[in-house]
Amino acid sequence: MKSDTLTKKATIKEVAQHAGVSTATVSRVIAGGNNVSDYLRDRVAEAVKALEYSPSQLGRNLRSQKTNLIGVIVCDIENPFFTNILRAIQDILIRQNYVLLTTNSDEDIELEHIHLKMLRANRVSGLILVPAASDYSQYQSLLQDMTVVAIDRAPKNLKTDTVTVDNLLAVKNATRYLMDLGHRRIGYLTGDLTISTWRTRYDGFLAAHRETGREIDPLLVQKGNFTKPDGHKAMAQLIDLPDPPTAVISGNNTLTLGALQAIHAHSIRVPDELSIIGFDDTDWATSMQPPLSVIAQPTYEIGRRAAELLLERMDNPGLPLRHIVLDTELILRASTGPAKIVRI
Amino acid sequence: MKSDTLTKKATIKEVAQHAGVSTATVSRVIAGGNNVSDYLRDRVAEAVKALEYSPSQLGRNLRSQKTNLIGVIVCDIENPFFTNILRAIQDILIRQNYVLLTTNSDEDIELEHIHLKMLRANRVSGLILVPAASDYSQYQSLLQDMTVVAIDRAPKNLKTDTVTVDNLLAVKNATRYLMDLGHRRIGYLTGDLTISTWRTRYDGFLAAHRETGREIDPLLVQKGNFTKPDGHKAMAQLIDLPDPPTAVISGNNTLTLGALQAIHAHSIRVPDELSIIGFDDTDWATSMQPPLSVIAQPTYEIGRRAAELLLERMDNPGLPLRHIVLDTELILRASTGPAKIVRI
DNA sequence: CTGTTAGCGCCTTCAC
DNA sequence: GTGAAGGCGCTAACAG
Repeated sequence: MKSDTLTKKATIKEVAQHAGVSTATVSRVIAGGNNVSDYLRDRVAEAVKALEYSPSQLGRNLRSQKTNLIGVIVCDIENPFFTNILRAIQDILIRQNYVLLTTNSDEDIELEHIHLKMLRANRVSGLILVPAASDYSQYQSLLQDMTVVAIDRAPKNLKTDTVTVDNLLAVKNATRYLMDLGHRRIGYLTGDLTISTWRTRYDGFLAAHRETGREIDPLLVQKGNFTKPDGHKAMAQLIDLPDPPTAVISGNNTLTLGALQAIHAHSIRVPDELSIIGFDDTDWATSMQPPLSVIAQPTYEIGRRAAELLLERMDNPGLPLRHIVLDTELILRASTGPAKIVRI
Repeated sequence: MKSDTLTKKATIKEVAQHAGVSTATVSRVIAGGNNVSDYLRDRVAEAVKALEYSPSQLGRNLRSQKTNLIGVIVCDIENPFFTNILRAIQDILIRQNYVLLTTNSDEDIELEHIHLKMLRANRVSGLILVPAASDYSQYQSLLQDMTVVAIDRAPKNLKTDTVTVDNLLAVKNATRYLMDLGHRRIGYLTGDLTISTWRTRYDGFLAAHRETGREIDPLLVQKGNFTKPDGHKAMAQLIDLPDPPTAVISGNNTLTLGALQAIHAHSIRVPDELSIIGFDDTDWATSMQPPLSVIAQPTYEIGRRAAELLLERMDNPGLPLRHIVLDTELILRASTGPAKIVRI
């Protein structure tokens, strides 16, 4: 049944035979060492070419007791926030000859667990993880012999290097900006508050009110899930309020898309009737009418730093834990009206 | 320097010793065969648990001369079209214990070549490829001993199973829909016409004009690259025309975002002054004001079918080549105004 | 400078 | 029903 032209990949042994040398010599040539005579080096090079030899990472990995595999678990591979991070991670690691085993946990703890075990079985040298669980005490033994960098979130009992963003300050500043614009009733859209990122962002919202001595009308805070339909529903509820908000902050880009649906469906004029600040400076933020003011996260930088932390720790496991917190940026566009005050 | 609590992963040998049996017996128990006495089975199970043993895929892969690795090369990991496909591929393959080696070619032929070689070195069992090159005659030998399924595009000299979409019909129907609406000057935004997908879509645009006996004003066709800024520039050019189009079709979702920027920047009213049909039913299409009419591709289905084709061929290399062409759907929303005629 | 040897973790004959 | 042995592809240690 097999195609009879199917050529098996050449092995080091075949190359050695073809060149009339030992496998050790081939290995040395491949390694680029200068401990081989020019004559043999040439012969080996020829054989490599003739046989289209490419060393098997399998053999190498087994032999060296480490792999060129890096696992990446994201919680939503369709979210542009994570794909930009993914690109950065790959940009860095591919240069070091690492290959990415990417998996999507879909925010599902059990799926994450399965992926964790699969990556472990594949003996990945390192793991960059967007934690789906909010407590990792159960996973200690699974993770203890892996080099892990957590990004975006900092769950309990996950003792790893982390790269996150100053979410509290981000939302606090955004909220205060809206307050300075004169808004007294500011809506807030959030996902599950047991996940650290959501929690911290919401804390920023609280902090802005606390600092300015204002009360939060609980009706203005929509806590729910984090899909687009959730955002739509949440925003619709705010709009239907007897005393609706004049501004709203959305806790992530997916909720923002849902919220915009509701806003348009109700023919609310932005920013005249409602100002809106979204999270993440996605591709589409500037293609909206009006263009969307957003809290921008340094996505590429998050991925880059995570990859670097990982490389460093794989190199030197004794390093103390490092927790990198990057700054966000409040990008003001027309969805919050003309900028009145520039906060520092 | 190493953490002294670092526990190495247990090997089959250690499990065998712990249980007082041979490695063969452990292997048999792991394989779930019923050729082991209950007594020994239990002992092995205990040892596995005690040592937290998880068989090394490395050893398995080397021994079995095949891996549980599937390569995926996409040309833009940040494009939602591809990430939805990616999700589908993973959903299917993870169930069969395969793991995905995902890489991003960034539409760069040389990068694609590098990734191809890396995946080959890692002895992936199969490859799902969004081809970046338009001709694969150079790559024959690299690919000949790999099981490959190409998706989205069908470049020259790539003799593999393919999963594509009926792009010609898609754009032809969309164009004719606009014609039926009364539009006489229809703009078209496209990327590099040497890539089969772009070419075929454009052919659909041509076909609609040919079939209806109309000429195309070359000024209305913007050929360029495929980034968002490209879309912006292209659309701006159309708008600045002495006799601008009253409708426009955008060849992919990235161009659409750029086009919308230009449309808003020039305060063009959609659909009153300009109708627009985008490509791909992305998340944001329904969050626009007005919601965007689009040519929707069955993204998840593309990924699913590709994964299935791959599994089938890995199982049975002798299968004849299969070329799956899926249908698109013209989804009418407000950006093309009220639907006047429903085409079949 | 070069070859021989051993072994990484696993599974699969082959004996018993 | 069980164990011993060999070998998948590779490289490092050791001889020469």
